[in-house]
Amino acid sequence: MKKEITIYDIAADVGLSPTTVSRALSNHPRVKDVTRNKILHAAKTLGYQSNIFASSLRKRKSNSIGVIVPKLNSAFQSAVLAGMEKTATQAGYNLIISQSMESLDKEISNTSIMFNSRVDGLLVSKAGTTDNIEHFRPFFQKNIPVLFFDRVPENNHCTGVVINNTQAIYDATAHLIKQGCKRIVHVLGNLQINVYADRLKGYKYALMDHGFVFDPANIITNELDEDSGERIVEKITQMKPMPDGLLISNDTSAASCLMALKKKGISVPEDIAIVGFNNDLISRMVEPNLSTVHYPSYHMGEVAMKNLINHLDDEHQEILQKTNTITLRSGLIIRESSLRKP
Amino acid sequence: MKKEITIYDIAADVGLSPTTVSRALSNHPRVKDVTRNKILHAAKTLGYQSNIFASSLRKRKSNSIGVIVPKLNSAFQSAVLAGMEKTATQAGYNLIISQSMESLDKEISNTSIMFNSRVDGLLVSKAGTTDNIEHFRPFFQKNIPVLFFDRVPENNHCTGVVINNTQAIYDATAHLIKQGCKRIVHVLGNLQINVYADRLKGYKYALMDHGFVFDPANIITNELDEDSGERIVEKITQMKPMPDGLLISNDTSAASCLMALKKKGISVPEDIAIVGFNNDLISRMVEPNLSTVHYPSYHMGEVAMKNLINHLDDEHQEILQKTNTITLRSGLIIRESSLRKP
DNA sequence: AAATACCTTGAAATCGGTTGCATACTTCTA
DNA sequence: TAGAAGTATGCAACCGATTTCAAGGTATTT
Repeated sequence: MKKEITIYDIAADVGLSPTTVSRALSNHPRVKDVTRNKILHAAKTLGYQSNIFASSLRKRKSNSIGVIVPKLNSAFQSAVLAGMEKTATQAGYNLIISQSMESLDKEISNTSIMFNSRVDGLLVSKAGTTDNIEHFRPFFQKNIPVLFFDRVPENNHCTGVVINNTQAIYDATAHLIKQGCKRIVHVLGNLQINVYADRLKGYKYALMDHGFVFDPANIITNELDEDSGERIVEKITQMKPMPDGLLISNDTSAASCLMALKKKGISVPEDIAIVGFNNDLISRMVEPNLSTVHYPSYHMGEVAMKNLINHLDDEHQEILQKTNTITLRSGLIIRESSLRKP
Repeated sequence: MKKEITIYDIAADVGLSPTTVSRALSNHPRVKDVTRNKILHAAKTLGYQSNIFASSLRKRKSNSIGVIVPKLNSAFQSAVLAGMEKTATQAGYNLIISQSMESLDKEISNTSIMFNSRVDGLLVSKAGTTDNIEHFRPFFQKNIPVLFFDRVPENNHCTGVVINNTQAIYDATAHLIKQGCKRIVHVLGNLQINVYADRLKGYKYALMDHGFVFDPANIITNELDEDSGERIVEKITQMKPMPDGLLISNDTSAASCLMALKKKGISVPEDIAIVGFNNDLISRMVEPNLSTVHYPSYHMGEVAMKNLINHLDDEHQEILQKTNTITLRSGLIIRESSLRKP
């Protein structure tokens, strides 16, 4: 193993102390310009590479941010991560990413790994089964900022970046009602997750405000994956009378339903109007194009990261810490799948 | 700032030396069971957290793997990353992820950051404009394994994990010919990238083997994004005679073309047969379903990561280093978009 | 009982950068 | 020109875990 070049080698080379070399390399103002240049030059010549372990050890700072998502393999999450990466890199932070696979156990284990990796901050979108945030306690105790996005815990005293899910589905429901739908079925995921619980509220409120009665039979909770369409359509077709509106909590599932409906000869939007969620690529590619709710995923990544990093820079993090929720703008996008000609 | 608990505190607590504590905590066999338990218990009681900086500094090992992808925000990449994450986590490695945004400059900068972060190994899928691998030299010099996947450099002396792009497109082309296509247009991305260069070969070989003459006019290089369809179809419809087969190097673009064709009243597969690439979700959701080439993305992530980690564990890494290319199985999936009834 | 082998533990040096405090050297002011 | 104020540099003590070498202790063998 070749020997590493250290600041001591540089110091010896230029005839100065390691202290000065360290200062010069980290742009400390109290070093003469001539000296700094001499040191920088020597560093380059010798092929010096700073040892972040030593630096982190001394500074007690890793310069990296941890991110825990339920699943990497999703259009939404990868857009969020793209936004996070951009922002983190700009600010000089590394991104350590892991996925909880929707499992609380794995989330706990990931959290612990992140903690031991001494990330300077943590960004989390909860796993579906996570019903408490005990496992983040080590972070809270050490005052390491934890920020949630999209899926945030219930009684949180951490900042969360979200959209207004209630409003989004309220609008979508109202839209379907305006299109003449009388029996609207809402398909969503695990109701332990705030995202879906909030949407359910929006659905109920909208019904109420428009003089409809909420019927629990019109709620379907389901995996919202690629194969969910068959299962959902199966249920729907057995309802009597059959629903004429479908509000599905993600576009993949909505597209899947669309296919299953077509296969059964049920036409969209005439027999059933459909609204999806997320404004994924797929919503623009299926036929008819899916009405959906625009979710600012990339932007959410940027905002969450920027906010976390501000917490780090700011001395008064406790103050920011106790702030609230950042709500991003989302919005209903109306396309053919829910548009009935008058 | 509360004081950190160190192995010295534990040592003092149980009346042993830091050496023994260190050994006990890292499961060194030469510690009596009784002693080990006493130490483990004390560690838990005191709330000890190992300091990886100190550990990494001493061991010269970060226990993390760097990954550089062109874009995080892609169905293919996120599947690859999911596979990598799973494998890395299982093996006890962290994942540091960054994106080059298809820019050589950013790839260089990311590489340098990864190097300074002292990742134990690096996984890279090249940016489109990357035409040399000079910037990885620091890794080569320090004998830190670098492994490429999907997009690998030309004259590489690193292991690469790929699929047989030539064969894949050969098969797709042969399939279209068998379906009666006479004028097949091939749409692909930047030909500097091995992936597309290889596919072009496959296309040419297949034409040749079936008695067709290759015509450069039938090659379209294009961004393969969501909006590419309009542009591509525009070009196609101006060709005389119009092509009757379309081979598009990713499903997003293929789906986009499909939509644009429909809008023009050109029917698929009757007027033009289409084959996409990747077997993305979208290929199964558009109408008609897209024929495509299955790309084992998740699996590629697993294999690439597993291989890299093996390099790390193995003492004889130079030997492995000089091995070759790992080719994963891909395969043509025939669906309606290219299936002409006899 | 003495010699040998094995098991368990410890002292001290190391990994390399940072920083509080001290000192030497300039420059400016009265 | 003495003294004050400011600037540039250095000393040495960290930050904590790991590891080499050595030593003390126990068990086994002859």
